[in-house]
Amino acid sequence: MREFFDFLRQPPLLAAPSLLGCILVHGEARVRLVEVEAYGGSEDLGSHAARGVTPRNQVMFGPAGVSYVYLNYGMYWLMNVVCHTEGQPGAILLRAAEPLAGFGDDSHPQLLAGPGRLGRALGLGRPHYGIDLLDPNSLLRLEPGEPCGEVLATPRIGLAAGKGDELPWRFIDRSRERFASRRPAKG
DNA sequence: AAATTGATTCAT
DNA sequence: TGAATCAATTTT
Repeated sequence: MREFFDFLRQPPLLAAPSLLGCILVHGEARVRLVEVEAYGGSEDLGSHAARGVTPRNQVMFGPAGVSYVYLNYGMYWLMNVVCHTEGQPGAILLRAAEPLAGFGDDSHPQLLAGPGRLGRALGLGRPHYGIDLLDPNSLLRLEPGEPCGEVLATPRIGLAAGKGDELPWRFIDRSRERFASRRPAKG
């Protein structure tokens, strides 16, 4: 089962699209990943790991398949899946998902459309930092899903000019685009 | 377009 | 010890 996620040991650019269609489980909640972004190391100025290891980003330098959860803008817990090999930082930001089970009547297409919404709806927080997502016994874990179809690659959201804002490192499962976060402010 | 919100980080 | 930063959302 763990072998299924061997693709996470690749660089983030290769690992990220393979995560689309996989299932994220937290207790009773089950969601299918439909939108992710790849973040690299020192070569990626938009990455938390661009300036070396810190207490916050240290798990990005560790083994693949571990959760990297952090607080953004003082209110949103954002979740990443660590990828790449040990010592080579890499992470995949989970930006949107399709609710499958565990949300009762709150389940609607936009419930998990955006990394902040996803973290909030799943009840993520500091305790979820550094969890082995490939361990079937983990409360928070990944499970294989159906491979998704056509993948849409677009620029990442929220990065300043010159920090990799033009790189098409955001990947969306086109067949489930209605669950993805809305496009960057423009129209 | 602006307010919200607080941990992390970098500079004193 | 303090100011600037920030992978976002909601409300105007």
